[in-house]
Amino acid sequence: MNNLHVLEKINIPQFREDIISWFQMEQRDLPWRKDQDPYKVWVSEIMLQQTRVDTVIPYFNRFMEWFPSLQSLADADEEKVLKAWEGLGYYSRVKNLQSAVREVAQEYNGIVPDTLEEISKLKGVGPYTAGAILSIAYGRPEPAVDGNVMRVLSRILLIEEDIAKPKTRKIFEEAVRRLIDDNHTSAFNQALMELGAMICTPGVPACLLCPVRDHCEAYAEGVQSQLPVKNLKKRSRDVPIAAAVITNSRQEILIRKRPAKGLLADLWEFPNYEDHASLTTKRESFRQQFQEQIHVIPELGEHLISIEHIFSHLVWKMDVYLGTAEGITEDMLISQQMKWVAETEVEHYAFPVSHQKIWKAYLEKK
DNA sequence: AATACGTGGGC
DNA sequence: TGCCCAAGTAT
Repeated sequence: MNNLHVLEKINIPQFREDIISWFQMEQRDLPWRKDQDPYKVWVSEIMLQQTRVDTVIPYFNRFMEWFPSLQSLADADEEKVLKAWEGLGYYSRVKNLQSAVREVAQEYNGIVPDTLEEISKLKGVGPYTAGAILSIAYGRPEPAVDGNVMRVLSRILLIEEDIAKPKTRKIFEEAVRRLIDDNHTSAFNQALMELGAMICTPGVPACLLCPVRDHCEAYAEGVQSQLPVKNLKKRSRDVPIAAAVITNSRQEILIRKRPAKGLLADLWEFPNYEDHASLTTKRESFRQQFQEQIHVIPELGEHLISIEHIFSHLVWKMDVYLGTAEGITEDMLISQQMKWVAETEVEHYAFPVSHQKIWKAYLEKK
């Protein structure tokens, strides 16, 4: 509504030409920009959610080696898919992706749907991803509003709504609908994002290099560094964890599969439990706690390492010990979703980064 | 609407 | 060190 009054001032055809020609000249050479294969666009967009380009590149390349086609991903072993995502974070993304890819293989004959209604039904495909795939792979004039687009347009159009609020995205979608070049939807949407990544950055943007500086209301008023407005209030809580690398007489390592839902779903880890005891008490009660909570009674060895791992919403403060255990029955392993694996096999399982640190410490200790 | 959901990099 | 950020989605 009133938020978009600046739109009236914009010379829209000129704006389109300026930002699109800049993009065509300056865009980065990225592996998912080699063609418009909807499958590749899809995978890249999922990987790029809340994740930097530089981080994604090696993951994307390896993913395409392992799963070169939509059908190959649909057919792939779930453990291998999770391993391909190991270290990328937000692991539900890849579980949803494979689930959705299987849906496409089955219900759409392997063709990624090209309508907003159908593509939006796929797991893990929200408003942004739907618009990105439709505009980049299919040339549909749909907005693809991510954090970059909100930052760029908040400045150009002097929009002061809090971009942390869910409903704010709709304002920007409306702006894009009015601005988008119907004949160059892919370049236009990507140009908005590329500009946000390369020029119109958070903090102090590089306005002197900006191809659409002359269209920018925030620049005209000198308030670009104060936009976008974003009010976040999230505090993380500390979670004390006691963990152990437990071996048996055959030098095998005890690992456990995490639950299918929630934090780090379906990843593997070393046995551990939440422990609020003090550090000194902890070591003494460790054996009993393990028996009660993991149903394993290890002989406690020395302290291996202390690790602090920071998530976006909580902090694990882990104390890791060495331990040995014998006589664990098959029933116990199954009920606890645990298994013994040879040292050389550990690397074949997908672990969260926090537990990769444990394994690294264990190997260095030996 | 507010919160859960990962990780690594920049300053 | 600590806080913010990065091509969001599900509930």
